[in-house]
Amino acid sequence: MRVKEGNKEKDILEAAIKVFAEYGYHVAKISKIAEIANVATGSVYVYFKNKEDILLKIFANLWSELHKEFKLLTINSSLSQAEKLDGMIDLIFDVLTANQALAMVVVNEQNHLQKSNKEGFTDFYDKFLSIGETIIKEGILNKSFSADIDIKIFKQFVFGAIRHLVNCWANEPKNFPINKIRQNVKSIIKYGIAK
Amino acid sequence: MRVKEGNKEKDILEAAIKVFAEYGYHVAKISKIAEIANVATGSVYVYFKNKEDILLKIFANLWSELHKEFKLLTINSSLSQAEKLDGMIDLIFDVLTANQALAMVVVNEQNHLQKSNKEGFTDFYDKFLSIGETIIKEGILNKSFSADIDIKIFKQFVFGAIRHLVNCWANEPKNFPINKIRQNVKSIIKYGIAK
DNA sequence: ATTATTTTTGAATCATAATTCAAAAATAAA
DNA sequence: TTTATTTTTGAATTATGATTCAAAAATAAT
Repeated sequence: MRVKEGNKEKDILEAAIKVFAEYGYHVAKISKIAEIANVATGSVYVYFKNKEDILLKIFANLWSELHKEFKLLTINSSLSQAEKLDGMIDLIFDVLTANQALAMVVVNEQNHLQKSNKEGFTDFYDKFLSIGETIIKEGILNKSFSADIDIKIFKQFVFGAIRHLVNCWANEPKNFPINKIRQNVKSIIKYGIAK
Repeated sequence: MRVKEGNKEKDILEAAIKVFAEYGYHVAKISKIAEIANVATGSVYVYFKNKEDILLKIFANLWSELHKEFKLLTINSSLSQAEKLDGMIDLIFDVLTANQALAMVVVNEQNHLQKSNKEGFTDFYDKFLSIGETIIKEGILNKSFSADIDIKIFKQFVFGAIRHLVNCWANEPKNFPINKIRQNVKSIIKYGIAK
């Protein structure tokens, strides 16, 4: 018998994140991913069904991690809704900014997967967004958030703004310092730009 | 001599917008674009250098139109900065929602072009964003906008939120009525979610 | 009508890269 | 060691679709 050496699946996944980030999903080549992972091209197909399967697993890992942490946040009843909203934003920033390449992939390839609409993917994504929804609803109920805001729209508003800003940071970290982004996002969401 | 019949360049451009919107730039086939435009595959190459050139022209047309209108808005000195900001948002919504397919292309393929970084493209895009910047700066100067906001971040914040919401609308117009989006966006930007 | 010129065509070419698979290498068990 | 089994390899296959180009069609001029 022979036993698998190292953790090639993990190596390939990490390489894929880098390569997808640099070239974008469609331009990224399997051979390049294999090269970065220090693995033969053929090995990629031992661990993954095909190219799309790799992207799918990248997202599944991310959503599942975020979802787990969000769950913890929501059940912490000592926090106000505003604090929970801040906490959610912090979590997203923490996870995405811990890995610049992952951030770029998430931000840019989301749409591709939504189109091909694989199971497994939308599952996590939907759960993830619905937790945000719960927080806003509670906030409106106890009058700490304005009732004029449409929850579905607000949710996507925040998601879109963060998505785009994280992309700005990933492309030009110097011009878009992440902590400044984080602080501005929280402030604009809470108070807007009016003085 | 023979003269060109109809306006094939326009037909191809319009077909390309539809096809890019439906499949995404990379999955879209030139042969499909030709089919929708009622033109032979080869004709596409009479009017455009290659596939990317088509995408480039789609964006160039859009930015140039928006830029023109924005210019008018900024020099209208009878408007307050808050009104100008509202006006900008309205213009973006007007242009994008007039053509659902165009909206999807703009929202999803922006990144692709920014990577290949063709001249002509970034030119318009930069001018476009810098007008927004001017409005915000004036607003801060005359104390109608908060000075705590970083202009560069705010600009991208708004752009990202709108970009994502327009995509939501283009995908599910029923669930994301455009006027509701427009009104919510303006309100969140001005006052935030706090009550 | 005939000719000259331009536009249009779409099948053939070419390039690229995803995927496969038979052979080689590595390890464990005997 | 030798054998059996599993992992790894990477060149060959295959699929796809962008791009080309020689021929056909259309029109204007003569």
